[in-house]
Amino acid sequence: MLKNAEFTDKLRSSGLRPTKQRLKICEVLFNRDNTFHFTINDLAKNISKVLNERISLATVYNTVHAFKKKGYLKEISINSDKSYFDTNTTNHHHFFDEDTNELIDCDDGIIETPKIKKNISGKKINSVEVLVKVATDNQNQK
Amino acid sequence: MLKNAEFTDKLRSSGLRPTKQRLKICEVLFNRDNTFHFTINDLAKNISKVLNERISLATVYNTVHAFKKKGYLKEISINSDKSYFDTNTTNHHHFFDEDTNELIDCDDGIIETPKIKKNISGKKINSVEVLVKVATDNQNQK
DNA sequence: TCAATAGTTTAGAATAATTATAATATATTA
DNA sequence: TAATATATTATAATTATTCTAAACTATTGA
Repeated sequence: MLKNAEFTDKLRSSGLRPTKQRLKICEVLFNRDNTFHFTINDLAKNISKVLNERISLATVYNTVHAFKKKGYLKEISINSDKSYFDTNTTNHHHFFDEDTNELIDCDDGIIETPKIKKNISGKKINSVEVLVKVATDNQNQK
Repeated sequence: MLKNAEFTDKLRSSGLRPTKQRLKICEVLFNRDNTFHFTINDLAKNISKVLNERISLATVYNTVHAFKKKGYLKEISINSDKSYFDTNTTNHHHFFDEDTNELIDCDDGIIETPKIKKNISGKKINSVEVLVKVATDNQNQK
């Protein structure tokens, strides 16, 4: 359980002012055992539920994007209608459960990161990620 | 170059009425050599340019979704702000050029489809796809 | 310590993408 | 060809996100 002081330092050291709102958002995002996959709306709801306090939606957007830019969050696009963020910023793979729209981190070793035998010329590979879409067997699949 | 009659048959055989609009959209989508990656807006613009005729945007949406449901198109989510569709409906991998926002099909053999060593229990794997994000070397990467 | 300033937050407006509505038109069926 | 089922359309509604500009807060340094 990280303390405010630690978040304060972390924010300041990355050039972000440690405001009340940002610290609260840190609490919600990073004071947890597991990876958190969320949409901005999820997060906003979570904040008002857990902290019993309202933070302007615009601020939640600003903060999430600031955190993403600093590398504390990662954005993941599975389907067009929702943008997910992930507190696990390491290069990793995902399962996406099409029944529940749930995004699940792949544990190390479950999927080997594939080798890219030929890259686009003049470009650098920034990431290689695998997305495995699953659903219950009887479901009509996309 | 497929002819109208062929599209007509194909549509009818999948339970879609071969309307004027759908046939025109088929022409634009499927009468080409290469895979076509597009957003719905791209497609709408393409139609009015190539065919010199306007199809209501709602119809373009309806049609694209109908085609997707029938498996003639595939939806691809790379980043949250845009939803791409792909006329290549086979299981395949992509490069995404972060400089130009261009989506590029991976030729067979460039990337081996990774093995999934352990699946979510009770679920069936519907797809396994790799996305390789690239950018020019000097670019600041995400 | 306090004023100046730079950076943040906020509500609400603006925008953009997509979906819904309901009237009109078209294709299919019998 | 009439009855019906399905599609198309313009427009309205919705939703997610970004913009704006005013009010507020943190930082700096005199």
